[in-house]
Amino acid sequence: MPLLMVDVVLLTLLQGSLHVGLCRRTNSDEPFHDKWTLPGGMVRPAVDKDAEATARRVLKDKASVTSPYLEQLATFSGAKRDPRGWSASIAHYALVLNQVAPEATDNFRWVPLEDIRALPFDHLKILRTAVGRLRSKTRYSSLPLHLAPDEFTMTELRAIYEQVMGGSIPARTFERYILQLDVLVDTGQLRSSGGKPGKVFRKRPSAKLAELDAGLTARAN
Amino acid sequence: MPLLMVDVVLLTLLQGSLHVGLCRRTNSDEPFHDKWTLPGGMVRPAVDKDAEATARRVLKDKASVTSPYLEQLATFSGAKRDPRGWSASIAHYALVLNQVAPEATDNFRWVPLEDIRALPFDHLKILRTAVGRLRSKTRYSSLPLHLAPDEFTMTELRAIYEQVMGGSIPARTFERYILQLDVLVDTGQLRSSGGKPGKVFRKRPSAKLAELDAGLTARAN
DNA sequence: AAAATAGTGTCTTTCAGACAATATTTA
DNA sequence: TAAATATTGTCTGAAAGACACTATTTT
Repeated sequence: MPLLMVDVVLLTLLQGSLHVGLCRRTNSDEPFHDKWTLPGGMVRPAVDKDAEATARRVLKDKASVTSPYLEQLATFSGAKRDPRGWSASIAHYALVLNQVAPEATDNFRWVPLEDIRALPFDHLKILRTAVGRLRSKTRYSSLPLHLAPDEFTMTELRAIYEQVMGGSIPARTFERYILQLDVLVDTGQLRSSGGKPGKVFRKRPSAKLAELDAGLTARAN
Repeated sequence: MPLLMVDVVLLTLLQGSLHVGLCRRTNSDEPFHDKWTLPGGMVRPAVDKDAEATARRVLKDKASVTSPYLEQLATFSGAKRDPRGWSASIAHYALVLNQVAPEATDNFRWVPLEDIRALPFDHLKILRTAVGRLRSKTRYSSLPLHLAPDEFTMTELRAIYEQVMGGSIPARTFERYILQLDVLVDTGQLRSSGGKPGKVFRKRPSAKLAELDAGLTARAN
């Protein structure tokens, strides 16, 4: 019988750059014990309604993350990816706000994306696929909003997008793009960071966002 | 232990419209016996290198399809999708050329997409996801080329794209788009279908195509 | 010649990006 | 006031779609 598990690429923005949440494998975890890997775990049919539920359980147990943006990525399978035998991992990726992101503990920590050179199993491949997917979806959705705090200026939000995309974005282009998406609400406030103050925006209520997302999916997916 | 299986959405173009390949469940298949479903089967760790191998085996055994374009779609999982218990299906989709498409048999047949109202399990959901994915990828790749014969005119290829997208495409726009993708080779031949003959094109050799695809994936995926 | 189909020229609209100009803060 | 940052105006170029016009077949 093949092993069925879920691994999660947990991403957040810390100190202005993308970080991945990694867990230390405890002694009872046979292969790669004490190594840092993506949070993951076996599917437990008696406990988990479906694979997404497994992902949420894993995030809660291993990273204390409770309600992230969570989406299925792809399934990585084969005889060789895990020394324990033929396995399939239904990989997911999750985005959390840095204000909500958990502190580092003995068994959990955030690592800057660019510091990661290798990971056990095929986790590096999974990580790269997740970042690729995030960047791809960023072009036609408002995914990076899940990495943004409650309130932000246009410049701050643009900085988030730039981190996600790994490159600079012309301010004019970004402003036109994001406003036309109709996902922001102008709070009327202003906030300065050393020069002319910028308008403070807020995310549109999530109900409305989900609705927009659904429309997008229907068209783009 | 959860069941791990693979289901495949097998698509081709017949009589100018998209058709799905369905298999009749034999008597030994417990639930829904004698019903028509997507070709699928259990993962066999001793036989299959990975889930894609399972998909190829299933296609060969149940639909006599040998070398289709094949890609992973998503994994559908949960306690309720299969009456036999908690299961996960690593769904794939495949495209075959109608010249290569198998004949109908007692246990296999092609059904026009628009005739499908219901399917056992969650196969209708899987089918819809596959068609959505195909349409989405058609916008920025040359996927429908896998549904085209060796040689074709611009108009014929456009008709294929229109079937896939489910709507008409301006001829001028299509021609510019496909030529700029650089996936076609002009054979120098002409072929008439009742009026001015059109140039006959051929797909670029697959090595070159794979290269282009890789570039696309790196960017878009 | 007429009908049918293919291919080209070109205009308009749209949108991204460049960049200059203006506006409003803090130091 | 100078420096920093935010916002707006507007030009240019690329690409999509509309559409008319030309080209080359079959009947």
